Amino acid sequence: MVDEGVARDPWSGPPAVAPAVSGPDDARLDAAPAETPRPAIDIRAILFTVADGALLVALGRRDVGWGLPRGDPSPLDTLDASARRIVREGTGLQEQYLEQLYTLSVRETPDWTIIVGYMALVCSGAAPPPPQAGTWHDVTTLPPLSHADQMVIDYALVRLRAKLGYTNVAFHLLPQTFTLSELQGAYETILSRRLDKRNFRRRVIASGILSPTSEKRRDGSHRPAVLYRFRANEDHETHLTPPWAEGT
Amino acid sequence: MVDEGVARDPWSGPPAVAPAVSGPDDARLDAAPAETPRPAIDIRAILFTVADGALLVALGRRDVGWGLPRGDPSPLDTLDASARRIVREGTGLQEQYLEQLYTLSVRETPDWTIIVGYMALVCSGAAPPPPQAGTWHDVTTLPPLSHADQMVIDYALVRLRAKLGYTNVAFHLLPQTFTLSELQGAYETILSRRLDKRNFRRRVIASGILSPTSEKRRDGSHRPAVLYRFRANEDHETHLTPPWAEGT
DNA sequence: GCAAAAGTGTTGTGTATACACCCATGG
DNA sequence: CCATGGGTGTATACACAACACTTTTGC
Repeated sequence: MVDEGVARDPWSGPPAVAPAVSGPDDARLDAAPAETPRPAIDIRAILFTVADGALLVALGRRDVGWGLPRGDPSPLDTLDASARRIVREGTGLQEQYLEQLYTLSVRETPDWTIIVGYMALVCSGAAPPPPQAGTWHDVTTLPPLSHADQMVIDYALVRLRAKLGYTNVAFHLLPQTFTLSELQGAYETILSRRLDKRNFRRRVIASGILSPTSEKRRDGSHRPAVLYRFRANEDHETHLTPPWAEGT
Repeated sequence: MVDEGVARDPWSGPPAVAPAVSGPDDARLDAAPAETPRPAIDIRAILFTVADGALLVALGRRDVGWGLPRGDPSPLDTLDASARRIVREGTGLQEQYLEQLYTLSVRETPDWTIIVGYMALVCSGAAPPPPQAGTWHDVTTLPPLSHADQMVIDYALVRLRAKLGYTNVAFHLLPQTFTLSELQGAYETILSRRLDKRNFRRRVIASGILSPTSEKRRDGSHRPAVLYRFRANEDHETHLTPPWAEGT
């Protein structure tokens, strides 16, 4: 374990300020040996979408190979807002759903970096136009990525799959109106296993989060499917997302 | 929404480095107006324990009022390791369980700070010696706290209560051996509602995570209770905690 | 009329809940 | 012998999984 010369009294007042920015009123740290520099903060976002049976991830070209969209947080915004901006800038896509994943400390470049991972979902309707300067990659056949990017993706997959079970996240991957088969297809794609049609429909109807529209989709030589809409009411994502709106 | 003058290309290579530390090879940002300084990083830990029917939180005296234990991350450690160190330094307690909660960006002091929230559990046996320079506070009657501290606590409570349902976290709040009534008491304290004794015992026994010891606890004029031990085997915390060990 | 996807019910099995009494001990 | 908490079983409701056929349409 590292020596604790850099530690600050855990019960002390406002956090100490690193030398580059610290004012002169910061007496506690004068004697600290080789004062710790502040790390860089890096928001990384993983964007998921589904398209014809595949779960896709947005990756952009990097100096070497590929990588997740990333960017710096803005001091005036919440982290969530910064993440939203990064998604928008990096992909031109308006995400439907955004969730903070995990924060980790890495040294992948010579510099010390704190990475805040975010997961975003965009609906498959908006997906076909691939993100500017980037491309959609099938999550099952990703190019080699940095260790940190890989960790963010692995974790996002675990979280996304788990959340399918007890939330309605999947709706954020679909366009405004959709058929029940499309919804089931999204579930099956993400979980990579087949689901029973009748049980699936019963559950999702019983949950009451869908309202049927009067329209139908006729897209082949078969019976047309009723289009449903997601009842935007209260989107019980609650579980893992903080109950408060992040803010200052 | 903030203007995007400070933004960096989300598809670019390694993260840009703030001026204080940046090398000369960082051409992309030369023209950026009023380059953003790096925020301070602040780890905040909420420590829970249970003692005679109350859920307690460790708070320390601060310049004004009370606050959660806090500290800087160390560049050489994972965030988890830094959080562990902060808990240890601030309270003298060896936590049994540590979990990252959420990261947020605040401006509670004039400085811009990124707060990484952690939750730690310590067993009620170790609790009575109150943390050095701090005190245990009943979670239902906390003193006024900073907005950020309050958010961390609120979120930790939600997470802790939710996790009681599908993990074994509660065991980390109890000493090595304990009676089923003590375990049930911990659940009831955290959830603040009564549970059915028979159903509780059936569930917890059926789950197979307890092994009875040969000892009994006789602590009153009534039948002695069998002491159980937590089978440390595989502690299925899995769900929300990243499957990877955080690292560089 | 046939291919192709939409739509629809029942049954069994396991899991969670509600509920009340006897047991062992110390004083 | 009595007060105190430890310990036990059953009946019911509900959630979930397995399973196959009819309907509507385009060609």
